[in-house]
Amino acid sequence: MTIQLDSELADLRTRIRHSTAHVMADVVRQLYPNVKLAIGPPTDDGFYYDFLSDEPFRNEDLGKIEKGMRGVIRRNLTFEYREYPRKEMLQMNSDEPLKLEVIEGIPEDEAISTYSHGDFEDLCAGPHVESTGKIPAFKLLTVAGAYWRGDENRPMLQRIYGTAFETQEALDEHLERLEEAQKRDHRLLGRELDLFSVHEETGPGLIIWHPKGARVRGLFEDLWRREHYRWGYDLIYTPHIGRSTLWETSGHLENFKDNMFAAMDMDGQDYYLKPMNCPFHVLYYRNDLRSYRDLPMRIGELGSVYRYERGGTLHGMLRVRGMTQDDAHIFCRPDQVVDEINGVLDMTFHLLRMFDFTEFQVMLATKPDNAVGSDEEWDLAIDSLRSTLEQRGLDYGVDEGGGAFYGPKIDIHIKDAIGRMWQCTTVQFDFNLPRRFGLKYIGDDGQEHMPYMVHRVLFGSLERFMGVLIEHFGGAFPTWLAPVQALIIPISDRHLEYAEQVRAKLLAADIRVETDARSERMGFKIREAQLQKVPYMLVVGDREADAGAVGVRLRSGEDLGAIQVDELVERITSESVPG
RNA sequence: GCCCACAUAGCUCAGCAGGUAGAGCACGUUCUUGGUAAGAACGAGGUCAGCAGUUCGAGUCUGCUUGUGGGCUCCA
Repeated sequence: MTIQLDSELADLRTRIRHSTAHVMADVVRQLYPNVKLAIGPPTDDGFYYDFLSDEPFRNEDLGKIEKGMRGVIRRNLTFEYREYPRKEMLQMNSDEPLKLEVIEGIPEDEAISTYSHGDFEDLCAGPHVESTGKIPAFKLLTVAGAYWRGDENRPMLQRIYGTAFETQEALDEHLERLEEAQKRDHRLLGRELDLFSVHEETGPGLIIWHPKGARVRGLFEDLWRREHYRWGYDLIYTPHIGRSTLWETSGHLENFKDNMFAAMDMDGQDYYLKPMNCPFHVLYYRNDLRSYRDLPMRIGELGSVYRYERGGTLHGMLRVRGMTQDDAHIFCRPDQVVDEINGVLDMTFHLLRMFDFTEFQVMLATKPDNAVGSDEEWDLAIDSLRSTLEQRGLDYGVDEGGGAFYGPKIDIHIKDAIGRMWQCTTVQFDFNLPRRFGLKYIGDDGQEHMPYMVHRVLFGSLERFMGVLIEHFGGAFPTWLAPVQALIIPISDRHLEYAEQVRAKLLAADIRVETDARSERMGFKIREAQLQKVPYMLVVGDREADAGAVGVRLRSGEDLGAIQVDELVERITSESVPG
């Protein structure tokens, strides 16, 4: 029943948005007659329309366009459907080069149709609402550039984004969600909570973790190490640079060079900053003769890598050039690979749930254009990944051509508190490196065999994971992750001594505690602690000092009153367990 | 990398039409010792992102560079 309603609503929104896109194109054409039309589809959150225009739109133009759109909506023009013979359609659009290209892409046996309202007629399969008056609420949001057909070698078009809803309330709600997302922006919170910074002097995409951010990172790093030992991994450390010969052998210079920082020439040898950890892990594997009895070998490392990402793609902590991956490589026998992938998936869900992520989207990425390895190998690897997913009964999507150059992969996207998806985990099959490095193990038949290799990261990179965590929790980290768990707030200077006693007790219990010893009013200190989203505010004054207690206020605003220090230690300690 | 926009004090932002900088918060000093979201006074802080150019004169106009934001493409 609900599902039915949901899909009906989704369908209605699609029609409203698609119709709004038409109305927008209509008005844009009236205002800017030289503009050529591209396409204008609805999206998950709204719609856009792409235009080929000599002059770019400005944000200031949006008001004018919106105004024109309101006029069209008020006139309540009917959307009319028509079909045309291909030839006539091409003729009608002789002045619209991009439309012609779209028409030529429509299969011969398919009907070619338009929807029109008033004087505006647009190539379109629909569906639409009945008339422009059935667009209850819309708003234009931003202008942006977008490549025609998403191809960076083709002209850059001007895109206008907007959204539309079935009611004004639903639109307002959506706009509020956008505002809420802005408040949670990790770049904003990163500054406000003093977690990290980026500097022009260091270069873009390079993060400086401040003490509080480092504290949080340390907490999930500790958890990560503990869990990896528990799940049968061994951890190693490897260098940040390696000789060109290493990257030649691995194939990175051949297939990944565009993403690597330029070579450093030392003593006539080229060294490269590592963009991945795998070659080093492979060298560790190859350091000894391995037996089938040694497998699987799970080798992990919090490895810092550097990748030259294109300037326009960088974004706070979520897309950077220097990152630490929670990397691991599993070397195993062919008969172990399904179990190993299963184990990785188990561990992933286990770990991510500890961070309050409960919804996931799984993608299977297949062979890309620049792939190494034969079709047979790829098919085999993809099949083993697919059957693993299917045996687990996981819903998954397929990202055709989205695999790494060395093998197919499973990506897991996690859904944060306000419904956005982030790719963190990736499990990648690799039949490139074992061959290139000549990896082997001695089987129970006494013969040499080539091991299978699986790359995987769970958090992805610590930078991105941190960014996602900040946004997921809106900066209000759960007690176990909070950089400062408790802030002692002495009411006046004469309570500093008692505050120090309390602090010492909490510190002794490994509680992350600080004292606000400034001679400010309590209200002021509480306000700041509140803005810093500290889980526990501990007010100490005469009453508390006399009673050996602290006045506990939570960041929710709840006042727990006086609590004995020992009791509080117990409470915070019990909340300090991960998950 | 591409399209558009933006760059003024540590942060958030004013700065009218070119005439050589301003607020709030933060910071420092002093006063205040206050019971659950901002006590007061005073003070210090800026080569207006950088480099060229136009002009008698540039924070303001132009160009380039760097960085940032929204997208596209790409990705952990």
